[in-house]
Amino acid sequence: MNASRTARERVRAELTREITETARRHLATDGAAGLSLRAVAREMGMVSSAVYRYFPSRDDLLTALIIDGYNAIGAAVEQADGACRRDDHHGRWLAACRAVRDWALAHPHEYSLVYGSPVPGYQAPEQTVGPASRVAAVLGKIISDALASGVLDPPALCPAPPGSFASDAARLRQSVLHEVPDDVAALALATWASVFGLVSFELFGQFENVVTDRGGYFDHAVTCLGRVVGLPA
Amino acid sequence: MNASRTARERVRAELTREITETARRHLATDGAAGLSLRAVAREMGMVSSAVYRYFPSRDDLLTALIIDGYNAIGAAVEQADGACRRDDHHGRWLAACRAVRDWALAHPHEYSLVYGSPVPGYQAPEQTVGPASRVAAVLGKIISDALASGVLDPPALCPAPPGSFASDAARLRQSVLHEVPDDVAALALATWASVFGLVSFELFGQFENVVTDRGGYFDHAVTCLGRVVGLPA
DNA sequence: GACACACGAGAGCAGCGCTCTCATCGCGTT
DNA sequence: AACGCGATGAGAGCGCTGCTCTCGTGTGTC
Repeated sequence: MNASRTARERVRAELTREITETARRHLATDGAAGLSLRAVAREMGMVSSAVYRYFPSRDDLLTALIIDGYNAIGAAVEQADGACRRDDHHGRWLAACRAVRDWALAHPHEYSLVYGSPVPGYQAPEQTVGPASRVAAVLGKIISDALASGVLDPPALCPAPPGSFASDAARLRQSVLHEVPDDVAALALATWASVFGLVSFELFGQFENVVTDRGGYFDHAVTCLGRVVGLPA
Repeated sequence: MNASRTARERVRAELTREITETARRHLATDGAAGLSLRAVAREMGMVSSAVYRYFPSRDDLLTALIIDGYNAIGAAVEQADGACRRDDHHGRWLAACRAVRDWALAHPHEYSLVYGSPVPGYQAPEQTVGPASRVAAVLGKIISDALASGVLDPPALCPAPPGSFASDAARLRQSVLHEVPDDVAALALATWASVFGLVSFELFGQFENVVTDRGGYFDHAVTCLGRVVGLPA
């Protein structure tokens, strides 16, 4: 029967979900390297070897958590963007960037796992690319929406991007940066990296004894970054 | 005797240095979490407990490696900057940024240790702040040199930084950003974070399937970032 | 020469990821 | 309805880790 088969698979999915949830709680408190498969099993009343029926290795468990993390921050950014009026491009940009920062501050270990150093010996598998692009998609959409509305006004301050970037820009136009010309696409990409650079620097301690009002400074900095790609202030 | 005492301390310093060098080699191949104090001891023909005479814990060994890393990337950036004509501000900026990227690509695990996620449970101690500021000092010096030469020309595209940033800017002026006004200091800080955001994104795989010619794009992006703070292109 | 201290070796503890074997139990097939 | 396969969980065990403790030995000091 199909029903009974799904029933068995349902209990399996349930346990898999419970393992990842327990693991995420441990991740939140102890960090990625402190995540112990045995501790997760212990808390669930299982023996460690039983967990291996669900995740072939600790790295696979981490992969699941990475995908969760990408989806969580992606959802947070999408929701922040969605709460703004569609034509308030600066408001959307600021809200999306703030959502990145807020989520990172609320989930530092998950942020580290996702946007920090890759775990040693661990290579991000293909499955992560989809969820990974959700944040970038939101930021890109804001820019292309502004362009479509005719309010995107990038200041002319850079030389043209290198010719090697043309194919990259074309690829980006097919996904999130519709109609965006090469030079703006190059700036958008750099801005995207810059936002996460700001968040990472704050989270990883580089702004210690440098920036006092981190929230206020972040708002200012991302507003400037928005201006760089041409979003109205 | 003072000589014998220094002799004893010399052999201790020598062994300490040898341990950190062995550890750094292991770090380069296996990454931070794969760094095993026992493996280091084994390679040196010592027993693991002997290493604890020199480093009270694995984290202290990591701290030494972090300081080494900060100094290494700092020296690389200083040298790259020093090889340029003093009044070629754009050349210095590009060379310094390239040095950051080149060093990161050449020493990915050390870069991860220093600018990636902080190792779990590990809190960067005070000793790291000095070496940590070397790269920032070079970048800041280029900007303040350009200002002193009268060639710094920041485009007016941002609102004023928040009032809470004034004290931060004043502190920055006392160290590396001499005479730099608040708004430019805020931009310089964001630019600094952005450069590392670009490098981290490339190193940690976010540019996978996005940017093809990473070196060419990086040059373009940091040139734009230099323009944002007012460096001539 | 006597004392103190630094040092290295070794054993040992608890924890880890992971593998293997074995008993059990549910489900589909004959 | 009985059989049998496969999924599951328990348990033992391997080699590794960080770290602690004790015990000789050697070195430098008074």
